[in-house]
Amino acid sequence: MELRTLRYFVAVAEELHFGRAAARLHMSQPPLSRAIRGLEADLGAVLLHRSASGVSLTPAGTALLDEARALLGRAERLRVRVAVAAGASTVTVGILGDGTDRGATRLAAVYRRRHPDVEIRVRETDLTDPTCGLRAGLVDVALTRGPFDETGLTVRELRADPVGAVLRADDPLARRDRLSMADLAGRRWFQFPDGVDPLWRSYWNGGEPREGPVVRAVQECLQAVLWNGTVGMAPLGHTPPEELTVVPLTDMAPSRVVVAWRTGDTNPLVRSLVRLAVTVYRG
Amino acid sequence: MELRTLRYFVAVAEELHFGRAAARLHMSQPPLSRAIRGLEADLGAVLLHRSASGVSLTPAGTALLDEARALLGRAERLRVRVAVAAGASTVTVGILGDGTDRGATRLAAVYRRRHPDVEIRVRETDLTDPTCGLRAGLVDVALTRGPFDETGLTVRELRADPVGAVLRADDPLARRDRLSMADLAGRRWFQFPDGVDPLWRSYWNGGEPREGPVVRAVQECLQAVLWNGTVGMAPLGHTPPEELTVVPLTDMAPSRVVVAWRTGDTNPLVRSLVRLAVTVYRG
DNA sequence: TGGCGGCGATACCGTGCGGGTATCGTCGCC
DNA sequence: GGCGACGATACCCGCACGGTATCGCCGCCA
Repeated sequence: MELRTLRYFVAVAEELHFGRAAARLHMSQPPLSRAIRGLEADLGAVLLHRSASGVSLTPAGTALLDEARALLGRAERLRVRVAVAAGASTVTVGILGDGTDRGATRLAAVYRRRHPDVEIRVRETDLTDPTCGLRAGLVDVALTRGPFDETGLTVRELRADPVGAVLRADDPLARRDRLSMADLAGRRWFQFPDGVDPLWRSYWNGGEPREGPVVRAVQECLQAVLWNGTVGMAPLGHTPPEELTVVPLTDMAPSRVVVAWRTGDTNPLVRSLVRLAVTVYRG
Repeated sequence: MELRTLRYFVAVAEELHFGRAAARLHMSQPPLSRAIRGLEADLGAVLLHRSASGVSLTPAGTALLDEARALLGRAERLRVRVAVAAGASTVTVGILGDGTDRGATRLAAVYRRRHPDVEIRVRETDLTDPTCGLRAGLVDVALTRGPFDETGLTVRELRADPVGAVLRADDPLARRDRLSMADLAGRRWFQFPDGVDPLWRSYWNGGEPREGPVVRAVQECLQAVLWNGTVGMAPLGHTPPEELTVVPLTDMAPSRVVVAWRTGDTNPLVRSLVRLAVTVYRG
């Protein structure tokens, strides 16, 4: 029994489905099945009922789920305690000021309560740098959106938001309940300044170069649409101002909400924050 | 970071010596060094100061020792909880009635306090079966003495007691402060009955066949010496009755106090009891 | 001061285990 | 009865963990 095995079990017990649990663990299903069987042998108890109608927990499995969660939580706290004792006691989180995500503040609150001796700083950035200054070292963890150039960074997906076209309410297309990119051909789009991440620019342009006003932040995007009659894309799920509408786009890949950090960053505070992010966004 | 790694660290941190820690972990020193270095890299903190004058803990190491002990304790409890939830809630301990060992009762008390929902039964046996009925399944764990035939069993040493010759106080040899086997040549020794473990018989005979009265328990041994003028061996460390003396024997291997269980026994209660035994006897 | 011994680090090697892909067995369910 | 979903099994590969041999460094003592 190792911590890794327990993480496996928790995933299976929460998903009640080997395939989904394997996907969540970024591995394939057979080794996961084996690992759980091994755990059962090790503990000398049947943890799961496997039937055609699905997977369910035995009493022993229920007990283990409870205990394993507690143990893994303590293991995480251990990492942070050691890091604090070693002197590294602050971590800086970058959040993208896209106005759609309330998860970041919840995460910060949960982290503060769990690790009171760690100072957590939050730095909000505008839309011109989806990495929130991660590469430059301005932040240690970025809660942001894809897509962007990921070289040197490690990225974990937290959520995927479908995107829609942002239109003036009086736009002829604004009454449609969905649109495709073809409907928007030839329209002006708001632009990010030169020099920002090409993947990011291209995505929010709908995949092709466009003409339009340059913007740096959410409010500017909205103003650009209002004043100039341009269009743009935004994740669904937040309510736009009254004069604007967001119409779902059927043929655009969803925008991924991700947590990112520098690949190889050894700071355990970073890792613990990332893990907490994943669980907070999942639950 | 895995539980195994943390066990390694605890061993090193307690011994403050890589070689001794490796011995305690039944492994060689180089992989242990590597594992600790890996742990330091993983946690991003220096845990130990290595100098020619020895190994010492850094603040981070101190914090980790504390947290790791707690975590490993919880892991052990987890195993027991799961076993109990799975229905296996009693464990039987055999103790050898040799009258010298108070550790067994202390162990049972500690175990009961730590795992109140486990019923622990104690079964004391006489000197004719050093395995306390382990092979026959009468007990799950034996707290006993070596040497005995270990096939099918796994044995872990807890302590090693030097042995002495048991003599009547008026015996000419009783005034000596140490003896060798040669001094006792030709003397009658108390005997264990036919059929008991040959290794065990031979050891307590001092390695060669002897004549003498047959005994089955400690009191019978003592009476045999008192009444018949025979001699025998006993571990040092307990005070004999007034009329008897125990004189250290210089050329006999010490008697090992051991904990034993059936090899491959999957009962986690057994494993947890064994681990607790090792720590209780060490501390 | 130079030889020696103790001890942790390093180099190198082999094996077992944890990961992968391909496929099977066995249920429900149209 | 065929099919699809899903967990189990078979088989393979690479790496990490454990081993032995040796080094480097420091302290100690003659």
